[in-house]
Amino acid sequence: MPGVRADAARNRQAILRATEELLAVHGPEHVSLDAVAAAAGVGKGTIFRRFGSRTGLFQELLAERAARIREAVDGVPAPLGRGAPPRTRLLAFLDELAALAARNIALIAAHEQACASDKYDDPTYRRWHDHLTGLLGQLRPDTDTEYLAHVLLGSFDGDLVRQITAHGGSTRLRAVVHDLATTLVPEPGHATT
Amino acid sequence: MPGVRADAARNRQAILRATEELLAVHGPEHVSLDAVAAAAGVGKGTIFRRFGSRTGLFQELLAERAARIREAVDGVPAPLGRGAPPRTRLLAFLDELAALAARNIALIAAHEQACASDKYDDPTYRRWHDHLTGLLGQLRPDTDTEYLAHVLLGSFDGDLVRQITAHGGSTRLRAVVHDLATTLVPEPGHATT
DNA sequence: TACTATACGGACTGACAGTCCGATTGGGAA
DNA sequence: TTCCCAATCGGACTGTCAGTCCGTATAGTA
Repeated sequence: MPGVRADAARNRQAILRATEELLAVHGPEHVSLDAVAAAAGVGKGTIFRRFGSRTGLFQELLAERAARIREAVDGVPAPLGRGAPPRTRLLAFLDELAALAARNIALIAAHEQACASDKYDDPTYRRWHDHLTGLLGQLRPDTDTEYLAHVLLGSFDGDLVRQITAHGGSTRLRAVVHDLATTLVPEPGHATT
Repeated sequence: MPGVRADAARNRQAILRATEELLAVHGPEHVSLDAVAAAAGVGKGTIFRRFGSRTGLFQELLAERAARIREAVDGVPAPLGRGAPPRTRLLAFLDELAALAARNIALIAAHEQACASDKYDDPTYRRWHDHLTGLLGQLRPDTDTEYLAHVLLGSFDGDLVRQITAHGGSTRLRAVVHDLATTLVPEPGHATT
């Protein structure tokens, strides 16, 4: 990172950490940027200079948490990477997302609220949606893949994740997502070429 | 409605109509209660006395729009009522919801935003979810019907409806919901694997 | 007409996202 | 090591909005 001052980088991290901490302690609803600034030991202006807006802050936090999955998907190794067959990739990808969502309920909820009614403009969401649409195009070319991808991602809606994991934990969420996916994308041999 | 004063009833209607109008004109995001009060020719206090909160206002508006469907579902006549077989009822119900959603995108979006992170506490949503869960219990007793019902209702998320109807109108939404439903609930006779 | 429970309205409060600008400081140049 | 300034900081300030409060007005009744 040439040209990035040390204090800028330090504050950036402090803000992200503080946000995570406040999310964990208070509900996702009750994290104001004033509170984040105070907790990070930083002025409010700094948050806006770094992240642009409340929305930007939560988008970056989500992107950070999703980075590992992104790299695996962009790489080659199975089951997530380009080296695996589409159905395997799809199931593995959804499973990763389910685990991620279960682990980060508060962040998901806050992110959703912050992106309110622009959900589809979020870079991370778009990436996920594009990936799913691509895979579905290979597996179910007969359907409206764009729509199907949105519905599948709907499985990771904050409220839904909270509801499902409340009774059954992440295990139930992963199982239930897997069931849905296998219903929508039948085993190879039974259907599409 | 015994004991309800005439001015109270009149104002109630004025507020609901003003809200609809502002929703239609400005985006769902940009309807403040001050604006509603002004448009309805009413004090702000009156809105809160009648509806309790912003959330309550939009919940009642949605309930009003959904009343026709509710009555049909609670009644007997096919295809929505108890007189029809479950699969017919399910498909007809989802089709009605799709039509309703397409017709009321702005309201759906505003309602979602107002209920933010308490979506599942909304009486209308609960009613829909209970109904779907019941039908799915008859059709797919092998699955997590509660989850499946939420996913199906996810099809009427404001952003998704906007995205889908933007290219293809309500026709596309209805078709796509129908496809999804028939995939999840196979025709009788073919049964589950 | 008089009377009172009910409803009205809009000023007021508190919270919060986002802006602005004078004060501060990191880090390269001399 | 010292100097300097562009990059960065902080927090006071603004505008907006949901929700509250209470003095005033009125519908409906006797």
